Amino acid sequence: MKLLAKNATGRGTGPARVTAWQVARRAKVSQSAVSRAFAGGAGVSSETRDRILAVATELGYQPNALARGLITQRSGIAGVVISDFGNPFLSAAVERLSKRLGRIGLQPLLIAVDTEDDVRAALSTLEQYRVDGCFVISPHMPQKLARRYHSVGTTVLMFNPQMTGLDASFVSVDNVAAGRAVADFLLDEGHVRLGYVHGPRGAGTDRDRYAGFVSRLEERSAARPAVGWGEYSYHGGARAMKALAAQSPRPTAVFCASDIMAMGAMDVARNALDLAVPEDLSIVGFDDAPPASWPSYDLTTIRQPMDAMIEAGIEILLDAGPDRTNKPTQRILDSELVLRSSTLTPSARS
Amino acid sequence: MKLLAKNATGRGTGPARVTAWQVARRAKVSQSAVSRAFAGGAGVSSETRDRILAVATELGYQPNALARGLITQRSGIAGVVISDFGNPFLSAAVERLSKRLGRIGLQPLLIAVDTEDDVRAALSTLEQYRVDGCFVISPHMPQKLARRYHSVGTTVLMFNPQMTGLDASFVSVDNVAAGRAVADFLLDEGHVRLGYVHGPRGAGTDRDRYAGFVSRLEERSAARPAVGWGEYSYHGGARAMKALAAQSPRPTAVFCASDIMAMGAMDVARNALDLAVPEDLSIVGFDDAPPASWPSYDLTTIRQPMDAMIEAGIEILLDAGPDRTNKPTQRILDSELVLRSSTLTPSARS
DNA sequence: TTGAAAGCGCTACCAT
DNA sequence: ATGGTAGCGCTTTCAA
Repeated sequence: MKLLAKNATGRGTGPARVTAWQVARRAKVSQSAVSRAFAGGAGVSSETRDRILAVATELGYQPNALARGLITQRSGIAGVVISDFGNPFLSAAVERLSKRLGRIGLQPLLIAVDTEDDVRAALSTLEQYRVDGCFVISPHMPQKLARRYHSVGTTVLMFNPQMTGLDASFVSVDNVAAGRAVADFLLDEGHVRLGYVHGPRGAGTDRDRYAGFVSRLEERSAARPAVGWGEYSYHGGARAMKALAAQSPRPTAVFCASDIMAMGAMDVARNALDLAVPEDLSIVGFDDAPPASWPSYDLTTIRQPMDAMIEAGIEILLDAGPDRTNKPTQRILDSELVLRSSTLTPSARS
Repeated sequence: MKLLAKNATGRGTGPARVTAWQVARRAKVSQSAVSRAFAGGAGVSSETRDRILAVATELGYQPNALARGLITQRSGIAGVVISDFGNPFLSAAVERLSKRLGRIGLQPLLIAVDTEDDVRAALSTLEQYRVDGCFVISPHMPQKLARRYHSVGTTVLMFNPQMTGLDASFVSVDNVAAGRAVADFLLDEGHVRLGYVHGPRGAGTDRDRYAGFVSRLEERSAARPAVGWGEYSYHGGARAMKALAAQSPRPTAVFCASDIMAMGAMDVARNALDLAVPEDLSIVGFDDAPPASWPSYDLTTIRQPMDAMIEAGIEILLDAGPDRTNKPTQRILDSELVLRSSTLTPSARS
C-alpha cells in the first residue's frame, strides 16, 4: 500500500520522474541501498550494487541533485558572476573556469551583470541556490558587499578586484607592478610623450594599473601621460585613441588597460588616423587575451596567468569549505610583459 | 520544544542558515505564512505580510531555492550547453541568453563542452538538477540524444543544429538559403573561382551552408568551389586560407562558414600571403559577430538575427512547460546578407 | 486569513 | 551489509 502510494501522485511536469524508491522496489532492496549505491558504493555488497545500478539505468534513474543538496547542505553549484562577454579575456576565463569547476563536481550558475545593482541581485539569487562558492568577475563588486557575503557563509572570490585595503578573498595579478613595468619598458624605448587609456571609472584593476604606471613615470621624471577613457571595450578604446591623437604633441606610445581597448585603439590608429603601428605609434595592452597574438594585432601586452589564477581561485574556494575560518584569503600572482610587434622591440633600436 | 529543535543541529557549513521557521517564530506567525508572504503575498493580510518581510530582512532570510524546487517540481534553472567561447558570436549569444533567462526567473547553469561525449555528460548533469529546460549551442548534439531527452521530459532546445530531418526542437536560420544567397552574390560580383572554408566535419550548420552554396553554384553552372577546413576557429580559418591560396588558379572569393574563420582567413591573406582584401580576394563570413563590423575586418557576412532567435527559443521552452505536448517545435528564421568592404560592393563595379 | 500536517527525493543515522 | 526512520526547508492542501 504505502509503496504504491509513493510518487503515485499525478502532479509534476511531463512524464513522471524516476525516483530512488522505484529503483529500490524493482531491485528488491531498500531505498537507502540505492542511495548508497550511488554514493560511491560504500556499505553495499558489490552484487547488490551492480543489480541496483542495472535497474537504475534500465529505468533511466538520475538522482535528484536538488534533494541531495537540501540534505547534504552542499548544492554542488558554484556561482559565476560575470560582466562583459565582449572582452575576449573574460569570456575565455569563463570557459576555463567552467570546465575546471565541472571537473571537481561543481556546476557553474552563470549570471551576466552590467551594473553594481546587478551584482547585488546576482549574489542574492546565488545565495538562494545555496551555492558552495562564488566567483565574481566584474569591476563592479562593491567592497561592503564582498565583506558582507563573506561573513554570511558564502565564499565570494573576486577575480581581479581593487586590491588596496580589500578585506575579502580574491585572486589577482599585481596590477601596480605591471603598470610600473610598462612605464619602464616604454621609457627605455625612448618614448617621451605617453598616453594611457583607462577602463571604466572606478574599476580597481584600472586604478591600480594606472597608479603603477604613473608612479614609475614620476620616479623617472617623465611627463604625466595624456589619458583617455575606454570603458574596457573595443569601441571605447577606439574613441579614446581618437581623443589622444588629437592632442599636441601627440603621444608616441599608448598603454591601454586592456587588450580589447588596445585592439580598438590600434584599428582606429591604422584605419582612421593613418598612423603606422609601431612606427608612428606604439601600443601596449593588458591581459594577453587570445586575439592579442593574432597577426593583425600582435600586441605587446601584460600577460595575466589565467590558468594559475583560476587554480588559485579554486583552491581558495575549496579551502574555505565546511570548517571555514572566515578569514579572507588573497593571492596575488606575477604577470609578465610579452613583447610583440605593436611596439618597437628593444633589439630593433640602438 | 519542537520549535527549539528546528535547525538547532550544528551541522552545515559556516554560520547557520536562516530558515522560514526562524522568521515565523520571530514574527509570531506560522511557517506557512512566511511561505505565503514570499509567494506573492496571496493569502496573507498585508499587515502580517509586512511584518514578516521586515523580520525576514532583519534576519537576512533568503528562501532556499533547492527546497522550493524540490516541492514545486520546478528548479528555476535552465541548462545552457555551449561549445567554443572563442567564437565571439557564441559568447555573445550566451551573454544575451543568460540575461534573457534571468529576466523570466530562470538561472542558467552553464556547461562548456568540446566533444559529443561532453554533451552527453552535460545533459545528464542537467537532468540531475531537474532543469526546467535546456539550450544546446553546440555542433556536437547527436540526433538520438535530442530525441531521447525530449521524450524524457526535459525540453532540449537546439541552437542552429543540423535541420534536415531532425525530430527535435530547435531554432535556426535557414542555412541553405543563406548559402545560396552568398553564391548568388559572389557570382553577380563576377567571381569565377570560388573557395569555401568548412567548419568542423559533421557540423549541421556547416553542412547546410555548404549545400546551399554549392547547389546554387551548380544551378548557375559555376565551377565547384575549392574547399578548406577551418574548425570554426580563427587559426583554422587561417590555415584553410593558406591551403586555398596555394591552389592554382587561386580563388578570388572565399566564403567562410563563420566570421571567426573569416577573420583568420583575412589576417593571413593580408599579413602572410600579401593579398589585398577585397582587391585581390573577397571574403564573406557568417554570423555577423561583433568583430565583423570592426574597421579592420569590416566583413561582408550573413547576419543571424540573434535576439529573435533567443526570443523564439525562450518561447519554445516556455510553451513546452507543464502540460507539454511532447511534440518538437521548430523555428527557422531569415538571415540577411550584410555588405561591407571585405567584398567589392556591387556599386563599385561596372 | 491563518495554522497544522503531509510530503518533494534524498542522505545519514540508527538498529539489526 | 542491510532496512527503517528522521529530517533538509520549503509549498500546498485541508480545517478552523
